[in-house]
Amino acid sequence: MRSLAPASFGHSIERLNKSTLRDHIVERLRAAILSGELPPGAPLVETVLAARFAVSRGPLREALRQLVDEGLLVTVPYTGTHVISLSVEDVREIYSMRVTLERFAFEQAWQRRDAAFREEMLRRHRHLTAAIDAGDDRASILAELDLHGLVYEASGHRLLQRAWSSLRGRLQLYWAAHHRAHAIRGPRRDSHDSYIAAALGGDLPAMLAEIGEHMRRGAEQTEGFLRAQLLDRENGQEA
Amino acid sequence: MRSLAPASFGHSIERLNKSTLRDHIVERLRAAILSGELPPGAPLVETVLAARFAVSRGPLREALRQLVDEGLLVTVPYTGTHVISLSVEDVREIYSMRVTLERFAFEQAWQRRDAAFREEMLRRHRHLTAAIDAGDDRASILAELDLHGLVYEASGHRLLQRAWSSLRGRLQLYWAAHHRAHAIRGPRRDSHDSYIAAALGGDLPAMLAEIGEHMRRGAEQTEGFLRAQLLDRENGQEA
DNA sequence: GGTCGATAGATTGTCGACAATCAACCATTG
DNA sequence: CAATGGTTGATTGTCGACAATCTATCGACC
Repeated sequence: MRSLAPASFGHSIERLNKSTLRDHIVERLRAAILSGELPPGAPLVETVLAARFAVSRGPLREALRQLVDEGLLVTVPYTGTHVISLSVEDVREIYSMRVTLERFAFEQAWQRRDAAFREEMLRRHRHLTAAIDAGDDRASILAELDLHGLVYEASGHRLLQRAWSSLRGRLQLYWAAHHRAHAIRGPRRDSHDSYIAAALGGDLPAMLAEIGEHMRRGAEQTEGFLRAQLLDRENGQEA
Repeated sequence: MRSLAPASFGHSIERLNKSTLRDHIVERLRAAILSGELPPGAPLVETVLAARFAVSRGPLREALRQLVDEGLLVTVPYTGTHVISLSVEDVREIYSMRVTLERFAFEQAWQRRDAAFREEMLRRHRHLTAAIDAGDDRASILAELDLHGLVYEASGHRLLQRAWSSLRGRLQLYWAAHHRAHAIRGPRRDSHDSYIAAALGGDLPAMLAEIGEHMRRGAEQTEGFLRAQLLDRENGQEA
């Protein structure tokens, strides 16, 4: 394919996955946004990025559009494209939406839980705690997203899965920024214990309540980070 | 601008709205899909459409991508793009998602309802019944969508509004197909009376229950249509 | 000093052509 | 006849160039 194909991909893998430059550019840009290399508010200039990736602007534009649809970028015709700015309002919306969707996901999946679901949830939880123990910031964020993503997968409800996907990137962006700002290595080790217990238990209303509580704590933390960030910025401007 | 600009648009209107060919193509294609000119399962061939619209494939591709994100088209790299196929499973997902989202929207908007909200809801309801009385199929579908859309607008929750937008096009597609198949001119005239009464009332739990009931009826109708359609198709194949 | 208009440069939107891929069709083989 | 392999034509992905638009800067005027 092209220069963006990772060296570890053989030609046959590319064929099977029918991947395009667009896909690769999306991955690269997403990673840059999440790592803070392209920070909130940063402009993305097509001509510059296309040169940097050594591709034409066609697939680059398509990649930008996809990230706009994922909620990580905003674009205005004839004007340009930026990484979204972080805001408290956004966090509130993300978390309230998470409560609604994740409750719905558990309602859909509740009777479908089986041994495989239980094993996978425990496996993902172990993976999360291992990442926290290892002090691996990036892995712990991904592990937490995967853990929460399980019920969506198990729901068998494609629209719901799509809704989770469109939320996930933004959530990851906030967590990544939060962790970077505070050298945080991930959530507290025990932060998902009651979530797991309820998710694997027999009381759906209790699980729905747990989701509300779990998200309230998460929202509080993320909002708190953001408020501090905005305060810092205001102080910075006054200095 | 270009040949796709409607004649009623003056140059200054185009400037203000910063519209692009892409936007116009989206509108045209969406209309063609909803009217059945591009029926479920129909292929969309870039070269053909670009020639037909007298534009290059660049903006045409971007428009197709947008409609993919709206859920009206599906695409596979290097292979092509089709209008989605209608399925009972899809209807179930759409309606269950609608219940969840619209309940959430009313929760968000409940305390924010004011005189303007009430007036607007009644206005939209009148508009819907007028369209039904006029036997205007297309207008009644749009009117019903607008009526349901009001609570999303009122919620002030952008993520939620985005979720509604991504559902709306699919819903419209199903209604349009249903109506075409049965020469239906829209919902029954009184079908939203109890919805309106509850939406403007003071009992949120009652409204949440009404949403469930309202959607159950809607799902039943749309599923029934689809089952009949699938049966006809099977009989057609056996004949 | 402030406002307005013109200009230039950078960037985004679109174009038409070339490269890459796929599906359909045809010929060959068992 | 069925399965396999090769070829061809149509279509999708990408390229580089031109057209359209916007923003920043500069100069003129009050």
